[in-house]
Amino acid sequence: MTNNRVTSHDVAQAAGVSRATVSVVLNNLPGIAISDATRQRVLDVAKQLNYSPNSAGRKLASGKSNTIGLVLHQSPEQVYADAFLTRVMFGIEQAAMKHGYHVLLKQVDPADPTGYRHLVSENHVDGIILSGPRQDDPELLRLVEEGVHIMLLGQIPDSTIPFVDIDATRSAEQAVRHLVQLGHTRIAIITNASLSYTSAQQRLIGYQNALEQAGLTLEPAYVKEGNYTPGSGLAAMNQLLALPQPPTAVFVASDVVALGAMLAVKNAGLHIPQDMAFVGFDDIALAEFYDPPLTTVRLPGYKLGMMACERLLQLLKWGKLSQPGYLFETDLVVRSSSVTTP
Amino acid sequence: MTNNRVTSHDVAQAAGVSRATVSVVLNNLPGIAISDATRQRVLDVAKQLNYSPNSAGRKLASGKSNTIGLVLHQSPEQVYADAFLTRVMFGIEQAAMKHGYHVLLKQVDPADPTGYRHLVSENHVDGIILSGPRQDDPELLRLVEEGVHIMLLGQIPDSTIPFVDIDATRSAEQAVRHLVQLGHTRIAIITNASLSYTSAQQRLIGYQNALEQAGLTLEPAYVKEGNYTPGSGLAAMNQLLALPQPPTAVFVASDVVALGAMLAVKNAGLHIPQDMAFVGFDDIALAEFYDPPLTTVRLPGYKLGMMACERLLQLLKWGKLSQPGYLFETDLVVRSSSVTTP
DNA sequence: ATAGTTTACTAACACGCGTAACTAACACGC
DNA sequence: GCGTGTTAGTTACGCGTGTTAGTAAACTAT
Repeated sequence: MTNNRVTSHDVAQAAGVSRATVSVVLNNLPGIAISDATRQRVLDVAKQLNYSPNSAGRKLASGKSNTIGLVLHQSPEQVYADAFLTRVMFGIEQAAMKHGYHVLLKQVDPADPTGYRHLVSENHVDGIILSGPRQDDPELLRLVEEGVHIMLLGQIPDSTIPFVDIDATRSAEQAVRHLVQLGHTRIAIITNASLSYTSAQQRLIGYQNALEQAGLTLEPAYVKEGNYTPGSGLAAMNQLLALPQPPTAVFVASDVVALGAMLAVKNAGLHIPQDMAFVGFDDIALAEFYDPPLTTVRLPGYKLGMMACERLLQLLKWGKLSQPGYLFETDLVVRSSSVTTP
Repeated sequence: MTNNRVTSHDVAQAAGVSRATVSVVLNNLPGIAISDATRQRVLDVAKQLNYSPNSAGRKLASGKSNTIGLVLHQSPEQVYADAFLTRVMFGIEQAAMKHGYHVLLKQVDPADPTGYRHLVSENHVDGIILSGPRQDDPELLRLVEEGVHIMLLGQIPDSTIPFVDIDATRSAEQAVRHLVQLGHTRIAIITNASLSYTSAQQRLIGYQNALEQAGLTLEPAYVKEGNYTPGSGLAAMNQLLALPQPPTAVFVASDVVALGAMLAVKNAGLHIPQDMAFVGFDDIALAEFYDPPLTTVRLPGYKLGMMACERLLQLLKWGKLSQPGYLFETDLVVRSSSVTTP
């Protein structure tokens, strides 16, 4: 490794000023007068020498790391299936870069909670974006109590921790209402994940709301749990098909799970949407190109990531947010898995 | 933010020793004798006070950041479609964590090369894993010349930069050979990306090799380019179907693109694999659950990521690697898109 | 008993930067 | 001539850690 790194001392020497002056100029420190001439000279020399301040030195002196931690608190399977998360990450990265922040990635398997505490105790990051928060996460609560700045991707019920999320309940409600409006009365749901996940709960509630609004009664046998995988959708759908009175439409709260469920229907020799209508959730890239193309709820992943980051940075700057949470609206994209094309 | 951070000074005071002793004990510095009694006392106190060394201070003193940069040098579309990358990232993260390293994420849009140079010039990272290297990347060459430690995910032809990759050529060869063995003589290819990408070139070469070995001549009209999206597969397949003499089998060098191509075949009223056989590449989660399930090449994404990280850390430690590159073998997963199920 | 060696630690500097406190020169009003 | 500002910087300290050189005591060896 080249060891001739340029320091502010080098710049000072080359510009014929003190090191402090360099620091003042480059950080635009107000309250200290520097003539335009020297100011420009310092800037020129810095550029010419290709100076960039050492992050460690800066961090040590200022106490700020200019880095946020992105903690992925979900199992690998969950993430693999989830192209959504990639979008979110890109949004976060873009927003962070815009403000001169870096993003430190940290995966934490929920099954093996070695924790992410040290990220902040080592002063590696100024704040944390936590994806996949669980309400039974003791570490999270402790960190919040200690005053660590955290932004959740997703929600924890009955908590005041700031978050950014999609309005999952309303989105699910909208999706199921679409099926109701098509005349379906026997509508099942396959959740995206175990109901211990808030996101799964919310989507189920949206389903319930839509049924209630339509005057339909909830049939417990029509509620099945998925677990992020196509295989779980396949299995759940087979159970639904085996019912004495199978549904005529299914809301699957995850596209990936939905594709598995649709395969089950095809395997049974039935047709989509004539025999079984489908609405998914996520709008993954393949939804549009499945056979038949999948009606689904499009999530603004990129925007969600950007907003999460922007809000965390606001929190870091001002210590407070005007409102704790922010919910994104979603769009229902209607394709031929729910309506027969003309 | 709580400001009562514990420093090594606090630990020293509480243990009744000097700060230097604390540092020596916690870092297991050899060559300096510390009695077992004090050694244990320091360790106990450190644990009790929940001490964790400030990363900035450590970084400044040692010159090592214990952080590697993961630079994603590819367009968002490319990544969105690519669940493979998520696996790789997880592998990298796991390996890094195992060795006490952190991973800094940095997305660089190839179209807007603001660069990732500052990552290392600011001394933020000790080394870089670069995903999606392009041979026309001037910044990459400059960094390598400056002695920055870089590990490529993928290859650059005729270069000595260390890399980890899958053996794409042999994998593609294997995939096409499978089609040959099924008796196909008119075999087309749809690439995963523009041929300016090395990965696309390699897969094309594998295709050519397999044809040559089988004594088949390459038909230029049978070579089409995809661009990571299902839509590109759909379009390419439509062109192939419109040929006077369409192929009877297609090797699509990306599962996502393949699913689009298969949709085109279905739209044309043809059957898979009777009228058109398919082999994909990647083994995405959905490949197994498509209709029909897609024969494809399974890539060891997680292992690839781990290996990339391990090798970079070796490079950081010893400055040299025994061999510059490492290639992973792949598995062909045969499903019913290429062979009719009995 | 004394010189030499080992043991157990500490003092002190360096890393690169931010910034509060200080200085030195000069201008101005009276 | 003198106090009061203003301008244009500089000095000096602190951030928390790693590490080398050094020291004081205890323990040999003769």
